[in-house]
Amino acid sequence: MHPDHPTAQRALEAALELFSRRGYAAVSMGDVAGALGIKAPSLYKYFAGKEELYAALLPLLDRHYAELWASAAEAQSQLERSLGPAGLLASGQLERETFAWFRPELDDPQAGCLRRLMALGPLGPAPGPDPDRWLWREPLALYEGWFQRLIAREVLRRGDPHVMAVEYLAPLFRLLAMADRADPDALAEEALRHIRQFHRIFALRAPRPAPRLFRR
Amino acid sequence: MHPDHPTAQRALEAALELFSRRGYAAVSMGDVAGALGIKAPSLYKYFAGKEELYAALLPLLDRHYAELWASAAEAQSQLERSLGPAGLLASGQLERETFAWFRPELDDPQAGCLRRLMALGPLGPAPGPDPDRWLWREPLALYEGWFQRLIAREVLRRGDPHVMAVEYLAPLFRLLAMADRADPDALAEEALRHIRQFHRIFALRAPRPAPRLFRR
DNA sequence: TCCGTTGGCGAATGGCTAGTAGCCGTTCAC
DNA sequence: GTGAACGGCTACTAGCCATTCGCCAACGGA
Repeated sequence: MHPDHPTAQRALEAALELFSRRGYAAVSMGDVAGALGIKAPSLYKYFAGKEELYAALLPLLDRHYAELWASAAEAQSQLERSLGPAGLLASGQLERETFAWFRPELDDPQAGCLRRLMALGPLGPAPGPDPDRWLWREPLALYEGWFQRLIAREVLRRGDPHVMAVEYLAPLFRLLAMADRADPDALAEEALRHIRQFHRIFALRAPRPAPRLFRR
Repeated sequence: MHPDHPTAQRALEAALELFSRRGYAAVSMGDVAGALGIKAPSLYKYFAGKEELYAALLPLLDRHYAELWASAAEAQSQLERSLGPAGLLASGQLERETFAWFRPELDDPQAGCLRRLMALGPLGPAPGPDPDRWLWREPLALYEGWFQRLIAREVLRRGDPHVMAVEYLAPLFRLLAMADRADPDALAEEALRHIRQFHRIFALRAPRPAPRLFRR
């Protein structure tokens, strides 16, 4: 009756949408109930109060982002394995790795709600999940380590892996933040331009044959 | 008595701080008044209502960002003039140009409030100023044009100026967004690492003397 | 000295909101 | 069949909030 009842699930979806769009304080229990076609008191059958309703959303955030970066890590090691012992990095490989998490995150409306809710940060009654962790520490550590390994294997050009990770991820996060106002395909297209430029800059190319000093 | 009275000014400062930190709906007129040491009814001597108080903050945002990007444009053309006809770009010059607007924006607490208020976006009663414009369209157009000119003058390496501008600005904006939770000097230090890496990648160096094929 | 203005106050009003209590039709296990 | 649990409702309370009103103390010019 409490947590997994279908009505409770629908209430969670509606609450996520409303809280993320208007903020905790500006959403009344009546608003949430109205989105389900019921009246406010009925919500109290499923949640002890407004704060509990909000609190029930927070684990969704942690779970979503934990899975997101797990999928990114998976795509990374898959790419790494496919490189072989002394591989070159193709632009399409880098794109495939990133789009493995970026494109679903860009298209999923629920992911957009979770992102907005995260961005609202400390506006709710509870502190909420840590944007610094999920949007920076975790993904930065992931990409920093990955770039470091790719540099060590001479797949990428030498550079500060931390700065590289920031410069790689920050433009992508900017596009995600625009996802509810812009065409996803246009955003994906711009992500592609960014990824390609990053590749052009940092990917090592096949060593040129040593120049012959004399022709023929 | 209405707009420029000292008490009205203090009310605007307090409202900016409170609205930006807790959001419009969660701040009461009593909260704002309390921050000035007066009671709620007195606020109505200066503002017709809560919405007018909020609305009075919006021009501050437009003005602040208009001045911000104007100062960036000024620093850019100053750097451009100092390059001379066929100049090389020193890392310190790029840093000086950027820090002309970045460092004040990083340190000024009022700028931080304005940034948070802008980030709250459409949570207030009025639509508010456009974050896409002030945080992306304006600065991107500025840096895009600048990079384009620097590429044309062979100061910067060839590349997509739009992507370059995004890759230059997005990491800086990330640091600004962290400004109320982190040490400003540490953030400035990281900005510096970013600027230096960007310079290392994109700045053209003096053409090396042609390699001699035989030593001595 | 006196009177208008300024800048504040407490009290009252009306609306909205979270949360409670109790009622009622439906379903379903027994 | 029937009774209990389910899932919804209406009605109600208490409290907060924006806003209004009328009052008052201080001040400053005539």
